[in-house]
Amino acid sequence: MRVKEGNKERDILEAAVDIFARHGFHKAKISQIADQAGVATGSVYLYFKNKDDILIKIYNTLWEKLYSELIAITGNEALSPIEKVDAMIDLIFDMFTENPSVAIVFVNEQESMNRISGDKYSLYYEKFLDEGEKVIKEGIKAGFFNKNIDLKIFRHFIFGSIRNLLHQWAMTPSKLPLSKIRQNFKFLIKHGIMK
Amino acid sequence: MRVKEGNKERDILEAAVDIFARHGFHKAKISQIADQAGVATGSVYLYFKNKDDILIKIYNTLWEKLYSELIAITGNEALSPIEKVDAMIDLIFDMFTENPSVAIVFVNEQESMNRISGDKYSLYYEKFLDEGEKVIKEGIKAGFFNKNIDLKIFRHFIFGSIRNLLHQWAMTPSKLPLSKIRQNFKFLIKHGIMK
Amino acid sequence: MRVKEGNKERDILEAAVDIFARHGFHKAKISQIADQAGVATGSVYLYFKNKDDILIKIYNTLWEKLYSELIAITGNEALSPIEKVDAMIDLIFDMFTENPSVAIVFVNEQESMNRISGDKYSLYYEKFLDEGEKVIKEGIKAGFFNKNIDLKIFRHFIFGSIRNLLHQWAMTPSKLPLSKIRQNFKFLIKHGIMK
Amino acid sequence: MRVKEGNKERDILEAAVDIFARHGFHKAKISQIADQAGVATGSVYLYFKNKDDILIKIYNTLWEKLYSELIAITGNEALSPIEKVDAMIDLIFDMFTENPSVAIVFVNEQESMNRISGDKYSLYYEKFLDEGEKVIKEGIKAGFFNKNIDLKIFRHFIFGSIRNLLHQWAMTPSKLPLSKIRQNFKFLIKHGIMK
DNA sequence: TATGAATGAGTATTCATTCAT
DNA sequence: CATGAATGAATACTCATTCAT
Repeated sequence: MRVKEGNKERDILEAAVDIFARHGFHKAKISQIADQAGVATGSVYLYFKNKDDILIKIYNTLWEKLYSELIAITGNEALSPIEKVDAMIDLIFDMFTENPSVAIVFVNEQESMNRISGDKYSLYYEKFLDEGEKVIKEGIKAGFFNKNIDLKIFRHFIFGSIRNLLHQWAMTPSKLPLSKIRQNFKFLIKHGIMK
Repeated sequence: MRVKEGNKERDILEAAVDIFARHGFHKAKISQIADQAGVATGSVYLYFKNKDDILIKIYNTLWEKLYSELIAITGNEALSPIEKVDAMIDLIFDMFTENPSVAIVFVNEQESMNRISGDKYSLYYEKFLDEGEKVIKEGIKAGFFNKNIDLKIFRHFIFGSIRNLLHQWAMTPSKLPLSKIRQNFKFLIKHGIMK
Repeated sequence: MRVKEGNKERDILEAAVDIFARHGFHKAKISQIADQAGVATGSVYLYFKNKDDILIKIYNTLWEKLYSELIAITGNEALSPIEKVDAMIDLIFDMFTENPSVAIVFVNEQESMNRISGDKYSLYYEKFLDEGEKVIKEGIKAGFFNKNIDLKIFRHFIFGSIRNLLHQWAMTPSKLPLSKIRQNFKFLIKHGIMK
Repeated sequence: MRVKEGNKERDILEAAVDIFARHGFHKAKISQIADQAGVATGSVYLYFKNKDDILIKIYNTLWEKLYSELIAITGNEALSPIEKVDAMIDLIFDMFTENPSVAIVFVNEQESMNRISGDKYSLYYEKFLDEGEKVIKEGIKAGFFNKNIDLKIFRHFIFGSIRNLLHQWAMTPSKLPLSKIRQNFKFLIKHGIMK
């Protein structure tokens, strides 16, 4: 029999990330993705149930990777809560620095994902957020962070701001250097605007 | 000259906001909007160049209103920069409290807007942001706010977080009371998470 | 507004009958039907819900016409049951003689119809069969026909044979003259093969 | 030489009859047939040229069997023409009673067969019909049957009726007991409806 | 202005068939 | 003989937009 050569699933996924980033999920054509992945159109459907499924797998892959790196951080007892928050932010910024196309898909197709999977896209995304919450909770308990902060609200606060900043950066990377964004972001999260 | 009885343009706009909020821009059908507005399908094209144009006008209307209210605040010399920031935040929260459908369109169709109009959707949106920036700049000069803050970055920071929080609220208004979101939001913007 | 000119629904129906007869329902393409009907592809969907719906309407139209002509015969008290059976057979033979394409669709796409509408394709088809049954029942009561005949079985017996004969004729009209088929058919129905 | 253990061709054929009967020829998938037959998809093409070929072989097998049994009847000089007709009818009814799936394929996929193979599907089908014709011809010569009957027409008459009756029975076997259908059928063929 | 019938471009998905092993 | 991964052609249906009235 004809045996699987290479890793077609990964090829398709990579092509899809690129095409989705450049043209958006809606305008992306399966045939175009297949072309770029070097497979036949029909082969896409050997690895993915449908177009939606491709986007879902992109998100899953992303958050699984982020989550696995996150627990390495949160499990590190040598770090203070403040250092953990710093490391978490770095984690996200690094991920998207290394994969700008993934960043673009992440920020742009949020709404597509919501429509596809009813607003909880990924097990690992949820786990990531939960793990992040734990860090804040610890920090509050340890007296580093303000106890008035509602964790659910903070979660959406931080993710909204980070997503929007990465969006702006991904659109025109030259205008806003990521290092400056990262530094300002960390400062604002920690201290807000007031002196 | 015959005076128009109703205001069809406004009727269409209102119908569009409602339909966009309920079904999303992509799935919304012109014929459905026309129906709900009580006009013929073709008539939509007497008032709007195309479907995109409807969304653009929704954003313009929104930001024009917000901008006009903003300058009333920023022009009020009795207010301190801190009070002005508070008032700005209230302005946005109040607007979306009063028009939840507009809020939903605003948060969900950001990406549609980006694709439609490059990435600056509205003159008044820009003016709103610029005016907001001025407030922060004043506050820095007057020594209220931290001088290390990059204004462009702060702009995206605050808008990302506010949009995401409103999104979550719009999805399930019962879970997160807007008053609590507003209070936490103001606190985080001003002081961050650290004690 | 642009006003309906001609009768597009009828044009499409006629084109569909022709295309279905020549290529079969499955291989027929909507665009081809639209072409031949002189309308745009999309216009087909103004008049028909989908491809299946076209076939359904062909059957409905056929049987509605046949039924309305049948009741004229069955209601005629001057005719004996034997004459009525003769007239019924003539009715069907005449209909298909005048519309050979309809005959071909009727005989060939029976199975398509079954799959589409769960084996009862048309109100009027049922009514036609019921009315036909009444004639036989009368004939039995009046002592013309054999009382051992099961009406449901006879119904399928006669329709199967007539359909198959028309099929053969429609395929190669030259080989079997319809007049001869009709004459033999009437004889067999009435007397069977035995002397 | 390695002797084949099972008989894959027969396995595939049996699986195909079942699948065709349950889902229809068009909707039947080769992969599904292969699955049920316990072979790989590609192996189907070692035994059959293509999907059509499977249906053709089903018909051939059916009619070859029927033909071989028919000549045993027609060659039996102890039987009168009337008894031979009775036996022929029994032959068909028995075959389909024993193989309801084959019956369903036979009645439902007639049109598929026509499109596939012109309109003469099987050598043995033709031979069967020819042999049947001979019986009628003998019967006419011997004075049992009416001499006005056109043999070609009778052939299509009887096959149409028998196919339709079996179709109805196959759809809802409980409604019409086959024994009653068989009895009525024989009567109608022999004597028609008139007393 | 207003209408709404008409248009026709655009695309995800299936599945019979092939072929490298 | 056997496999099953890979292929890629083929098509119904939607809906933003137009235009004859």
